[in-house]
Amino acid sequence: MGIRAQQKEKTRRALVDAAFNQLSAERSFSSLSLREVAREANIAPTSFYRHFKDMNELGLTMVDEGGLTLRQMMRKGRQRAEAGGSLIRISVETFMEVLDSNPNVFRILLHERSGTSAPFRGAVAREIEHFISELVHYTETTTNRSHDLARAQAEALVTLVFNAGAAALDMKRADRKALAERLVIQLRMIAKGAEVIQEKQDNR
Amino acid sequence: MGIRAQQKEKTRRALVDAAFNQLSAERSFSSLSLREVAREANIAPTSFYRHFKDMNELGLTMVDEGGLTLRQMMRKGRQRAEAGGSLIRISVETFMEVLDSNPNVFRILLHERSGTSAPFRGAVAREIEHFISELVHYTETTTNRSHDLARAQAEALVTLVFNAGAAALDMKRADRKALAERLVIQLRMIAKGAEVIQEKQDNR
DNA sequence: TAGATTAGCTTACAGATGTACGCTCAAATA
DNA sequence: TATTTGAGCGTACATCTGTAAGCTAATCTA
Repeated sequence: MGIRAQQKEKTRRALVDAAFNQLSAERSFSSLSLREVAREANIAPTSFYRHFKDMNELGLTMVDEGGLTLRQMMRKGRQRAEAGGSLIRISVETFMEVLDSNPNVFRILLHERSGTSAPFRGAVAREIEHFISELVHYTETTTNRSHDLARAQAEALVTLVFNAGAAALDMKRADRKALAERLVIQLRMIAKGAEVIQEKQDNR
Repeated sequence: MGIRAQQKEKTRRALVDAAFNQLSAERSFSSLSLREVAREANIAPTSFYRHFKDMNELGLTMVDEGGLTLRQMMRKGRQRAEAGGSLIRISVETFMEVLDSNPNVFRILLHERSGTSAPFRGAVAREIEHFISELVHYTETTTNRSHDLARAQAEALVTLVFNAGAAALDMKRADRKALAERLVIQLRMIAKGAEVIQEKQDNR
């Protein structure tokens, strides 16, 4: 890569990082201005346009990066789970760890999931869908769940996990621990309940 | 009430209504400006201050109204359920109906629940807490659930319902129907699962 | 009825925002 | 080496924002 392209990439990264760094419980992506981001990245406001068409494009880039983090998390969780132990517990622990080390990546996903920009919502929904369909596949191959039931189950699981994630984001470590415990119980409820419902359907 | 107070109340309502009317899938409360709201309410921007200290105060007022709507909904659901039928199904149906007739009331609740203003998040959390603790009470008196389990169960139920509500807000009628069906199944999973877990704990 | 109160208005201002335009100068290319 | 390209900059502008100050006229109070 030429010197020029290298420098450009560096500035682009600076912009993305600047935006991520400005996210917090009190600051959502949609509340950031182009000028603020440029300021934080130490470039002139107008130079922003050399890298992104507008703030929206920056945001979608960030959502994509968030998706990547999510998928890496899934892989990590799967690996750990293969080593044995409670799948649910291990998944929750992994999720909470990743959440802890990438809070702002989650912030943009969790916030824009219910945000006001349709493209954003779509992008986040797509990332979460990966999660769900992996889970559906896993459930179908390891249990006798019907497809529809597996889907309902997976959606419920993912909903609870992400919701807990949103709540955990701004909690102290101790509260987070309690939250994770309750989440494990709730996930077990769903798993058990789905099992019972499946059995009932089979015996009819 | 004097003429003066009457007129004042009317203008105040106009402001609140103006704000509600400007909410949509593309427009969150936090993206509204004081001037926009005043314009929609047909008053001068500076007259806004005769009624609210700032936009935040208006927003909290709206959340409170939303909470009221929610509680009315609960009451309505309970009445219907007493007439017999599946409690879960009736609750979901009631919820969806209220959602349909007050979309913007829900928008502000669902959006600010994960918004960037702590006071807002707190206010919404308090409203949802009403929901949960009513459900905990109900569960404890009609089943043999332990308190902790009843709480975990109620939280999971409420989480799924609100999440489905957020998804339903911008769906067509047909999709909404399918969503409601799946939600019913998911809620049953939790109810069944909680029951099984309770039994397991009792036999130990 | 005389005086006090106040909802709503107009005017005004400082600050922030997105972005158009044109320049510079280092890097890429021929 | 001579020419082209393009990342980053500074200046500029129209637009929007929240809100301060002070006026008016209708209502309330004594």
